[in-house]
This record gives sequence, structure tokens and C-alpha cells, in this order.
Amino acid sequence: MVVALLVEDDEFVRRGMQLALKRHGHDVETAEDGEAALTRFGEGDVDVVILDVMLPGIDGFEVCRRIRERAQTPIIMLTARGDDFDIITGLEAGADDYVTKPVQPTVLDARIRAVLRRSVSDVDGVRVHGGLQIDTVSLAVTVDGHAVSLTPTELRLLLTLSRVPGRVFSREQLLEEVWEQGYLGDSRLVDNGVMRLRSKIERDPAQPEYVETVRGFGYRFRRA
Amino acid sequence: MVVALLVEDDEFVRRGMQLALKRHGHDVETAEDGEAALTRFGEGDVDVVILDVMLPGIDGFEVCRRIRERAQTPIIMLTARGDDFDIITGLEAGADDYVTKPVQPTVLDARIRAVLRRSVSDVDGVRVHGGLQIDTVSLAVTVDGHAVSLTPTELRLLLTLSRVPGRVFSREQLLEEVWEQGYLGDSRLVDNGVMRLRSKIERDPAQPEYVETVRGFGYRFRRA
DNA sequence: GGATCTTGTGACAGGACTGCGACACGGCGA
DNA sequence: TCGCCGTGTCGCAGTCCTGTCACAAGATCC
Repeated sequence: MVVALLVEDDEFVRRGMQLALKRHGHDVETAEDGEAALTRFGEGDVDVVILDVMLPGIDGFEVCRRIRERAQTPIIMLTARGDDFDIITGLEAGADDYVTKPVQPTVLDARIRAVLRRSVSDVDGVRVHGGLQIDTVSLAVTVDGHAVSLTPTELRLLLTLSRVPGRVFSREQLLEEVWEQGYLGDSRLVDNGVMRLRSKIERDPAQPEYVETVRGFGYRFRRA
Repeated sequence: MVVALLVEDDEFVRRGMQLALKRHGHDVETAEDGEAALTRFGEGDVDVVILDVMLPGIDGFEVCRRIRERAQTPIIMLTARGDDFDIITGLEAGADDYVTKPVQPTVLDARIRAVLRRSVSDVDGVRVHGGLQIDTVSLAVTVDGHAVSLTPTELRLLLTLSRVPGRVFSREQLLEEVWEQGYLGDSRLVDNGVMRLRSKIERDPAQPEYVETVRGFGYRFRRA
């Protein structure tokens, strides 16, 4: 039985979704604001968090960040608009997925299953992709069994990209996430970072199998 | 031009809303009960359904469920004010949004646009149309199971067109949305873009099954 | 059937994007 | 202080993309 923590301030939406998710076989606990959510989360036993962005008090992004500080529990954000800004901010705050409201219970159920499936590959803090192993706790990286030594920037880049395999990250997003604080610098910086990372983890950097270029858009970590 | 199917039994309300929505630039077809709605829907070419809950015969929820069995077309429910039960039931039946009556035309128009923007068959970030799959997160496109490599412009074009299948996009609209910044260039540019896209995703570019030409108006993505 | 307008298609040159090497700067430990 | 390592920046070359033109093919209207 999956235990979901649903954080939503609108009582009717909360009730409705709780009901619907229970029908899909999940155990659903609820919280109506960020404080309550963090408290409940701290008590443990939560498998997945479904988090509304708009909350009274601490907003969803902040709740997301605080949860991420302590745990890798999957988080699905609920955003009201089809707004890309929300989505990007959410993913940057560490969310695993996002769903736009109003949401169909079946869709949400599918997302929950998808996100749980994905997080299984992250058991014990180790991400495995082919011959590449990333230990997100000890920060050790091995390729085909051989330990690789990455610099801090390379490591952050790899961790960021591999957090959501398959997702395309634009250079701007990577600058913000990896290099932090609105970097105005040349986005060639990202190219260089990628090149350096590839030279260490790819068997053949000219034919990368982990970090792919998506011409015109950015980079993505190849989905297994 | 967006085609809306308005299902409402009260003739006075129906006429009024039809008129108002037409003023907002939508093409509005009407049905006065569930039977008629399903029949009309089956004939195709409906972009969005506006569905009263209280209908003679088959009620709105049931109509909603039956439409959901065959299509992901967005559905906006009209419910009597303050009836929260309706809202939850509606969302569970697969509605995308709900509006309480009496409704202001501008509000309804805004909802229609919002619901269309949020897009139709975008579950799990994957749009599926026949043999064509578009993953809007990883930006991967496959045709009949084979991965296709699209250039940035081709991809933006495909994403734009497929966002609202069935809707006709004029060359000017495509120039704005795909090529961005008030492009003054030849609109033959769009033709060329479409040609290049077709050559990659269509089985027989001479008989396109995804990107259709609407002579004199522009292009549209065929509805599944 | 012919005139006219619209769309499809190939070719091509200019330009954008990316990979990559080189280099300088600054922090840090020896 | 020196040397090393990590990092940001620059420039260049190759590749791929794209805007434009010209013309063919097809649709539409009279």
C-alpha cells in the first residue's frame, strides 16, 4: 500500500482527490498547509508527496525544498496554470513531476505510479544507468566498475541531469541549477562543462551514451 | 477556429451562450441533451465540450464518462452554484474544468482557452496520435516505434500544431509561435518548414496523415 | 478549358550552433 | 612562494540548420 501525502488547501478539492486516490488503492493522508505537511512528513512513512503550489503560509516550492533537504521522497507538484514558469520552478525546487490542475484522478494515479517506479532506481541513493553508477550519498561515481574522479562542478552537473533522465535541460536551466545564482556568463560555459564531464564518464565522448545533446534546446541524460 | 460543442437543455441559456461565444471567436455547435451531444461528438471535429450537468435523459456526468471512453477532448462542466458534490463527481467523471452557473461569457471563454492551452492528450508528457508519439519532456519523437530526429524548428512546429489537434493555424500564427519575434519574412517559410517536417514524420509526405493542409488558411494537426 | 492563385519541392548560400583546444586567473596546499 | 587544480573565457572550425529563390504541380474560379 502506497502512502501518499496530499497537501492542498481547498477542502473540496482535497476531499475529492483523497476519495479518488483511495479508490485507486492508495492510502492518502492530507495536510492543508505547508506547516502541517512538513510536520506530517517528519513523522515518516510517506511514500510520495502530492503538493499544491498555492498554499497559505509557506508555499509549495518552499515545502518542496525543505523536504528535499532531508529526503529523496518523490514529490509531484500541482500547478494551477499550464504555466511553464511554475513547472520549471517546481522542478528546480526538486520536484519529480508536475501535474496541472484540475487533474483527473486517473492521470494523477498514473503519475504516482510512474514516479514511484522511477525512484526505485534510486534505492540506497545509488543511481544506475548502464555501466554508470552514481552514489548520491557518498558522491562516488564509477564507470564500468572503475572509479572516476569528478570535480564539484562536473558532479553537480551529472547529479542534476541524472535526477530526471530523459528530461531536456536548457543551458539557462543548467546555469541556474548547477552554477547557481543568475549567471549572466556565456552559455558556452555549459558546453564546456558538458565536454569535461563527458571526457570522464563517456567511453567515446564523440558518441556520448549518457549525456546527449538536444540541438537547439540543451542537454539530457539518456533514459535507460 | 475552435469548435466548441455546447450541451445545454435550456433553450434561452443555450442561445445566449452560443451567441456570446461566437463573439469571442469560437465556432459553437449545440446539443440539447446527452443523446444529441454524443451523436454530434461522434461526428468529430469538436475541440472542446461545454457540458451542463443537469440534462434530460443521460445526465452530464454520464455523457462525460462516455466521451472519455473514446477521446481526451477537454470537457468543461457547468454546475449549479455551490454544489461541491457536482464538482468532485465531475472531476472523477473526467472533466477538465468546471464553471458554476450563471456564467459570464468572458469567464467561460477564458476557461476554454486555458483548457485548450493545457492541451489535450498530454498524459505523462506524451502525446500519442496514431503511430506518432511526441514526448514533450524529453522532446523525443517516434513514428511507428522508430525514433525520428527533428531539428529545433521542426520540433517547435510539431509541438505547436499538436498542442491543439484539429485547430487550424494560419501561416502568420505559426510564424509568430514557432519562429517567434514578429517575423516579416516570406510565409513560404512556413510551407518549407511543414515540408521538412512531413518528410520526417509522414509515411507518405504526398498524403500527409498528421499535418494537413487547409487550403487558403494554413495547416492543422489531424485529430486522432 | 484557361487563367490565376496557392502550395509543394529542390537547390543553395549564409549563418547559427556546438565541440574542442588553448589560455589565464585564482584558490589552496606543500 | 611555487606549483597544481579547477574554472571561466575566447576563438576557431566543422557541421548542421534555415531563409530564400525559382519553378513545378495542383486547386479553384470563371
